Amino acid sequence: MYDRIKGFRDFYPEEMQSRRQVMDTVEAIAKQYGFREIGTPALESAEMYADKSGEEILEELYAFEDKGGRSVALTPELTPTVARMAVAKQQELSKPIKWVSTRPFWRYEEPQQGRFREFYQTNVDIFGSSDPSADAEILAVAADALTSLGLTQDDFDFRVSHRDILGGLLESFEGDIETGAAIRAVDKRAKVDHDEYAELLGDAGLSESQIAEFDDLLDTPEDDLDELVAFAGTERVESAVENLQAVLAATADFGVREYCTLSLTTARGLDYYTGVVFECFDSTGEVSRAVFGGGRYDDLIEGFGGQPTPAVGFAPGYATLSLLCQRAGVWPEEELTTDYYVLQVGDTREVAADIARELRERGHIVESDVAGRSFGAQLDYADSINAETVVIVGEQDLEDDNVTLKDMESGDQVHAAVDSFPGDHERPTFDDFAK
RNA sequence: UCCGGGCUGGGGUAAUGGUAUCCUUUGGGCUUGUGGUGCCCAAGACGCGGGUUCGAUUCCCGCGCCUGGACCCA
Repeated sequence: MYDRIKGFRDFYPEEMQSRRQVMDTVEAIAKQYGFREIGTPALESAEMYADKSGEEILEELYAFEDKGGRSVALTPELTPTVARMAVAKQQELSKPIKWVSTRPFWRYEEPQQGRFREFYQTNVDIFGSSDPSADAEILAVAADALTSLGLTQDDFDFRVSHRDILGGLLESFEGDIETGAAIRAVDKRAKVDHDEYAELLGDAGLSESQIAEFDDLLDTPEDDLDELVAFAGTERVESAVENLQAVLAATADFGVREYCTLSLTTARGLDYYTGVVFECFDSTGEVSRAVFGGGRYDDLIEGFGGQPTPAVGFAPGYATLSLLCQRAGVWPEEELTTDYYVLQVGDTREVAADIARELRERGHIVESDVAGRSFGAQLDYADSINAETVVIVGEQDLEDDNVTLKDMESGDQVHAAVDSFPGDHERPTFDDFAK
């Protein structure tokens, strides 16, 4: 017996079926918006991550030297890869570039709730548009994906913020302030107690009165965003506020405004975000962390050696998304489904195989005996795979040119002429042959 | 990397310083023709290593894994 590697998971058929359904739903929505699926490598140059996030990041990666002496890493996220891909073909790709991808990622971290060393994400990104419609479309895809999973406004909430508003406000304060540290402090506001939060802001260079003032500003309601402009008096804050308002207005046109709440205290930890950022939260707060997040990262492509290219995207991870769905009671049943089990009694394989083939041609899930089992054992098995209908192909029935249809839920049975089964029926059941 | 809780057949449990209970599960059978209720047979466990002891699943130590949290969340 070998053990599973820590932080990695096996998915058996029942659970996998539910996961597949959820991932397909999310991807289908993105594809309806014209996001095109891409395929990407599991390994990238370790340097790509070190350059973007610093050498320390390698500690949290599966990074190693391959047999050719290259320093490589299992991809911990998709953004650098898609940035690389966009840069490589920036001339020939028509803009905006809209890509979607679902696949595993790996990080060498301590597993905990909603976090594993191997995890699956769907990345949805738009490159080449700085228009607020692009930001809003990302929010719309995210909202549509969640609602098509059966989630409602009562289940989740997109907390929308803007990096430039935070940065711009901080910039307008007197003194030597570390913007990055201050933004990270804001990101922690809901998580730590107030004193600790104030201390973090203090460390970032804000005075006590500035901390109070800044904190007040973060609570500015949506209708009073102009007050922020007046406070800062800078063009940066003014255009950031305008941009945020334009994005929110666009989400209204796209029919997803109701899922978005202004929340200036939402910052996202990442340094590379530049404009609108948002995080999806479980409305009840039972999922203790953000379910997923996204935002605008206009400078990243240029940082990867490309021409300046605006970008916005989001990336739901299925570990937290499944927690949200389960909490809301919309996680798909983890139960196998089978349309037909074709049961053989005696030497009836040929007829049974014919019937099974015809049913499969109609698109159904059909199983038959491949283990030489007895009648009872076959019925047992049919029950265990939740077969809806069992087609009994037995020597006795065949003498009268019949097969028997058994509805597994009720146990009712009816004869059907073997010549007319499945015949013209697309999905024949007990009811179609019962008088 | 750090902190807390945990670890007995595949799953859930019981007891115990002298190798383990019950339920469930899995496979087979109860005239190769009736499952989801029965019966019979079979399979299957003390996470790993060390220590104490005549003897450790039990007590002690270390490690591993699971779980929750911190850090981090790119």
